[in-house]
Amino acid sequence: MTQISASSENPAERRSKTRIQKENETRILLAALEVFSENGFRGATLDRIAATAKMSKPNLLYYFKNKEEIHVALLTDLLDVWLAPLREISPHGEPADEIGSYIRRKLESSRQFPRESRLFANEMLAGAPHIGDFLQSELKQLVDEKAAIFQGWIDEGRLAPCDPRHLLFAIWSTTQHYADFSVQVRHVLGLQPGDVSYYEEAVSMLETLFLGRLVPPASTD
Amino acid sequence: MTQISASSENPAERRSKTRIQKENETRILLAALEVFSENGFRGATLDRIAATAKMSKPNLLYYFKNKEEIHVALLTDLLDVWLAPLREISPHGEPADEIGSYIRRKLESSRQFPRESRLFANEMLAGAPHIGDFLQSELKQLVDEKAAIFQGWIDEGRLAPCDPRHLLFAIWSTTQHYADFSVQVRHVLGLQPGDVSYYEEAVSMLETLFLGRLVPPASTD
DNA sequence: AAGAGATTTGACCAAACGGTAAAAATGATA
DNA sequence: TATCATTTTTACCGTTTGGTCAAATCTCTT
Repeated sequence: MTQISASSENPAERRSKTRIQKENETRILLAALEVFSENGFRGATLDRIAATAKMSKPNLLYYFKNKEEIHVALLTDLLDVWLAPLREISPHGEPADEIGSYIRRKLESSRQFPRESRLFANEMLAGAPHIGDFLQSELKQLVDEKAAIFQGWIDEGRLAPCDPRHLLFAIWSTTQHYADFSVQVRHVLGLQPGDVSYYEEAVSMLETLFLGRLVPPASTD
Repeated sequence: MTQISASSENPAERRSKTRIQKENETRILLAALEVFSENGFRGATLDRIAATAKMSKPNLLYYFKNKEEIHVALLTDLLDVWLAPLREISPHGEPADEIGSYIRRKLESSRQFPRESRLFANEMLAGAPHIGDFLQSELKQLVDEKAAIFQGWIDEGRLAPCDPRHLLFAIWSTTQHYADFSVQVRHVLGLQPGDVSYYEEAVSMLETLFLGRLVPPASTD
């Protein structure tokens, strides 16, 4: 009798994953992240991903049925990483604390996951063909929610009057810039390719910028 | 990949250009801007550029000898546009005026040339293979020069203490974000594809952010 | 109107591309 | 160790890609 296995054709979707399966999927996704984040979806090739993963192309396609499936897998993982820092913003904290720690979380995310950030940036530049729905629904909803918190603080005079959603844009852009444009940052600062020492200066700059006086002096009533 | 340089084989570089030549080069560069800015260098294809320019591929290659030459032509034009707003910063004006008008110039540039901005962003994400030299020499030099102006203002107490070069990074990222991530901006704000009405809110936000209190109240002595 | 030069096109090429089929090799298990 | 499922490889396919070539057409000048 033949063993009944999970319905899907792809080994990645069987009941339980083999050791080899887990290892290889990790290797592939890591290699794909490298290639997609540098060249975008269209600019990436399966040959390059396979070469980076030190694996033959057919073997790679044994684990993911096509190029797009790899890309989708990466983006799916990415979106959680992307949203996590935003989710943590609480209406109960002090505006300066909440915004300050959000900036630090985003900067830390940029430093730890620069390729993920560039993958996201590439998807945006291409017009978000794969995650347009996510932007319109999940992200928009979360932004509206957090913007309401900011608006509350503004109404209470604890935050300078501004458009909360544009404040978020400003935080996103300044923090992600250090991952997405790291080449430019390094060249302008005269640093070596691998050097990411500028992140400390970045924290300082962004705290000055966003907290220096954007948030009025705390009034403990 | 080769850095920007001028070569000498195609009709584009003969003594004087024909009417047809000028027209077609413009058409090609416009089409190429569209395609390169969306998909990056590797993701763009000559077929798509030719189709967008409503021209046969061999005809396109009659004007530019290969894919790279088109890309280089675009980048060369771009760099002037990119630097122009920065060049205008003067040591003689008031910090608030200079920074404020720089932000407005950069935002205006984002609104007028979003594809150029995305072209630049794509080149950065790919690791700046074509304009690495520019970043290290011309841009770095100009940044150092303008950073010195900022530092002067800081020393005089006319600008909050901060790293001037990171202040520039913050201005670049926030302003370019509206071109590079316009899809995200529109989706989050719930706007239609073509709508760029958010630029007015952007000016307001960024002036609040950078001038609200980053620059101390003017002391007219 | 004719000739010369500029422009355009269709036919083509080799390499790279995304992907498939089937056999061979390996691993797990009894 | 025999067996069976899993994994890997070899050989391949059709399409797309960057680019060439020579012939055909068009444009401008005289």
